[in-house]
Amino acid sequence: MKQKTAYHHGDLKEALVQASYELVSQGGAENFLLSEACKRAGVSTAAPYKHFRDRDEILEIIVMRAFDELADRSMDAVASRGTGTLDGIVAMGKAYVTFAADEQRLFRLMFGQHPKLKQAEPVVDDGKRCFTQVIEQVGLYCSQNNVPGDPRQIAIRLWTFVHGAASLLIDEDYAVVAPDLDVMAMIEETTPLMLAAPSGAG
Amino acid sequence: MKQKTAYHHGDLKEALVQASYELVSQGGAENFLLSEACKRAGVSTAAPYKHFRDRDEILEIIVMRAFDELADRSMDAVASRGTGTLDGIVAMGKAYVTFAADEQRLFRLMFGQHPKLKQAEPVVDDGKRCFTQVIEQVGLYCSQNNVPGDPRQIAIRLWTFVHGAASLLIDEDYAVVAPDLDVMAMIEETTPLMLAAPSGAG
DNA sequence: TGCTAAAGTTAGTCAATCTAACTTTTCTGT
DNA sequence: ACAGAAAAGTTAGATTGACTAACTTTAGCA
Repeated sequence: MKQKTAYHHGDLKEALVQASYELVSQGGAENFLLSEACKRAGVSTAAPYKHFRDRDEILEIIVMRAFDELADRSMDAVASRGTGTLDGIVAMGKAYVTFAADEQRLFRLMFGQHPKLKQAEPVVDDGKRCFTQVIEQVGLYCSQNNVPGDPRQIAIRLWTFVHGAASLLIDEDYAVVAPDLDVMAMIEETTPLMLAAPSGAG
Repeated sequence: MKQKTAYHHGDLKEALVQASYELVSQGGAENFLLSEACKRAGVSTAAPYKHFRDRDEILEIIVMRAFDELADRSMDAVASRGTGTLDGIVAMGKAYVTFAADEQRLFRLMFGQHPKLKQAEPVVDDGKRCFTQVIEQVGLYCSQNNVPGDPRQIAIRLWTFVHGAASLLIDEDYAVVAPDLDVMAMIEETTPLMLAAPSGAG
């Protein structure tokens, strides 16, 4: 860590990432202005290019931090309800939706289509790590409860359902046709159905 | 319809919408340049403002046309498999995913978060009309097969699952953790489970 | 036919990202 | 300790694309 002086910032890189994280979290990646992050960090708009390739590199870093946050929340959810239990798996699903609701803008950036972003290997790895948690928990549940299905298949189904719920919720598509929907109750009800389901799809 | 001359286009409004539809369909709304649509229609970049409020008004029109396309595909799917049948409902789900895959960019524009776009009433109405089809079919199925649940609740669950599948598929999130997944088979398997499920949430 | 409104045009403003060329500070090796 | 290189800033300007203002051409109608 460098010294802080009038001219040199000290740790501009981190300051820019933090300012950008906040801005994206609040206003979304589409509306994120790098120049605004510069203003907050108190530097010129040319300064970031000493630390980042371009605007997209900052977004990559933000996505990775957001995946870390999601992974943490998932782990906490499981930990508080019990490893390999139905309750724990339901809690993970709810944590996913809660994260999406709390961090709508980040969630969209993480799972939306941003080709350059997604090809970045560290981003892919972080995403995998998140999903691996789900497979593990489902695997434990299946073996402990003599469920015959392939945990991987079941995990994909659960993820699909929960991701759909998160997406429709934050994009306000439920609001149009089902404003009174209780999403958490729906997840609680639907999860056991999917855990019991036989697998077969390729 | 006006006459076509060297100076006046004839029906510039429609020409711009069509060019824009193609451009958005191919490159996505984020990358859509109004100036490119102007080039294709052979007019200056100032011309559109005689016909549209701004760039967003063109996007609104595009979304409505895309909903029409989706509604048509849904109806065709049901019609070919039988009204109120399990087969018909599965076909609707597959049609939804197929549409998303065929028209990824449009699908994202339709269901993503674009506050100005979504508040536009004609857009909301078109979306409702699409979902109403699903409720109708599920309602018919339930009454014909003595399924006790609330068709509306069940329809929401089906939509949630199918929408999650479509989103994860086109955003290439499945590709990262389950590149071998057969999405259509998954839908075929999962739909009956959800149709049989008791309702209670929301 | 001649007025008015519709539908174009050109020229120019305004942001925002990114680059080029320059300046200030920090680090390193002897 | 200090000279020179490298790191980390700066200002100024290129570029790009949406949108506006003021003007011009064409169409429709009494």
